[in-house]
Amino acid sequence: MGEREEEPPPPSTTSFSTSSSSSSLPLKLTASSSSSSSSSLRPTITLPPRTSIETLFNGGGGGGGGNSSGSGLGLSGLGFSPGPMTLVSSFFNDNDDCKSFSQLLAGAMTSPAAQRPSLPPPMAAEDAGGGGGGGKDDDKSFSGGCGEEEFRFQQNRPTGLAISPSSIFTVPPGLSPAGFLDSPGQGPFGMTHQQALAQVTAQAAQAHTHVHIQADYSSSLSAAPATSLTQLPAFTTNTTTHQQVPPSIPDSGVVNQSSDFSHFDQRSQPSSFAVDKPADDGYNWRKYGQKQVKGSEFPRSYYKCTFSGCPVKKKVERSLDGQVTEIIYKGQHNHQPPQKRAKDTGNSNQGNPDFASQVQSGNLNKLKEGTGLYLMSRKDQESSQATPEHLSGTSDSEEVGDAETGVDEKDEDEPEAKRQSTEVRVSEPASSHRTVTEPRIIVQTTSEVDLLDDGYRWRKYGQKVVKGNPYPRSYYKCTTVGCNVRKHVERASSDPKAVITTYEGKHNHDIPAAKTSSHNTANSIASQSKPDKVLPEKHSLINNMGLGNNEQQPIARLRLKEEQIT
DNA sequence: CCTTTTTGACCACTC
DNA sequence: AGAGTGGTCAAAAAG
Repeated sequence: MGEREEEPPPPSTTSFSTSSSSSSLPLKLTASSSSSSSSSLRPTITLPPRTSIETLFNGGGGGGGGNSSGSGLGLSGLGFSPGPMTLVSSFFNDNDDCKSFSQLLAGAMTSPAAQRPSLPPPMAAEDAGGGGGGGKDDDKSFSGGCGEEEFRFQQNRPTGLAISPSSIFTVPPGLSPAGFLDSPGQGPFGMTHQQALAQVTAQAAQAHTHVHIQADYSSSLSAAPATSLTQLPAFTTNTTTHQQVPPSIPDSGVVNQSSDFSHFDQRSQPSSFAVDKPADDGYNWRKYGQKQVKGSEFPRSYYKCTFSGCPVKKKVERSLDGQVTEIIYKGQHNHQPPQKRAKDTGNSNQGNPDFASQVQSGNLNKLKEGTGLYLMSRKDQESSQATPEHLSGTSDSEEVGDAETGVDEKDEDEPEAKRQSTEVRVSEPASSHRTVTEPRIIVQTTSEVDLLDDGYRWRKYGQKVVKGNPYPRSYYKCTTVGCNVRKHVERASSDPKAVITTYEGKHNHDIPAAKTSSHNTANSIASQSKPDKVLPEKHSLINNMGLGNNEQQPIARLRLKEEQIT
């Protein structure tokens, strides 16, 4: 066991992000499907490194429950409103930069601005199906319905109060950003990408919060059954704001963060996480194995749902410091999440479940109100919580419906095969350790021009009309000698205003001083500015020009990864 | 004493 | 067929 390994293969990811200047809590949800299991598609949610979370939420403790540790994150509002650069940096540093979903939420909640009406319908409960209970315990994620889905939640950085509403979805390699946006079809989370995007952006805009969500899911997103929630562990009693214990993120909700988030002093933040135990996702888990997995730097722990007869399992990878780097849910819960006691959540009653449900439902508001932030990334089951899915637009998760109704609406629609195969993965990349290779799509409010201006110099070398998209994609190369970074810029077919920028490779140089520009800069910077952190892979940025008109408003970033497994 | 975690070993699958 | 890897089992240990 024990060997560490290298970074996981870089899945391509697309992220949608909208960022507004003002706030910035970036949460990342990534749903990615990893190739690991063969036929299954796996949406994954990646949580950003704990670091951020931890720092943000130092708090209370934890929880503990059962097998998994519950970690709730409460985000108290910190207020910080990063400038564009900040946002960017935070965003793009995958690990560091990206804030966890919970963090983002927290930020949103805390920040006044954040308090806004709940997410748009799509995000809302409808999709979610009612969230069920949220996960509580260990994991951040909830497994949802399909057999194997993985949801990853990455939490990157907690930011302060101010959240820039940007959500990043990372789309697995299989998905093209364009498709993501364009396709009317549903995304892994059950809602269409557009819907998801719209929701996210809308929320972000309204809330001014910055949510960064990364979701990875396999290409066949549609099938992604499970949903997962991740919550940030919150626990601290103290605090300030409202902290609630989130349902739980896989282990750690805690995240260490490192970086960034500039302004945000994580330490100051109230919440704390349990390191060892997986985040509380509302379910009780029993650990039955641990192993060092090749290809992963960190040991993987295997958990089973303790509910009798429940086939759900989850795999949690943690870094040495206890941060959860990845959570994978497999199977669907055939029961609702056990009620949890306040202690877990930190606050009251319901703790996580509510959180999860809220999140799923898209009621960020509630979350805010309630307390702190939660990250939800649940995948499987329960989903109810499946927030991520909804966000991402994928759907599939049976679990989502399960939580409350026990039945997954979407499941019916989708082929079982997919469902079963799907796994939800929630992961938090260790901030420092991992580099993100996934392409991101960020939805921004900036103009297309701005997109192009990300601080680097680009030379257009091609243009192509992509199937399904009336608008051509343009191809650019970084003009810096020796730098092989390329980016593709396209408009979403569905929304001409939305621009998807996909970055490939990472810059081996700094941003040319001359160029720094406003809005976009931030975005691009985020993705690219930190070469170190930035994975060599592809990053996609989607800018939604419509949102902000030139103003960059923080929006949530959703990051979805899709991996297709065949 | 019960529950949960740890950990080495075993089994299955893939290349 | 063998090696490598992932997943699970189950005894032992810990709480």
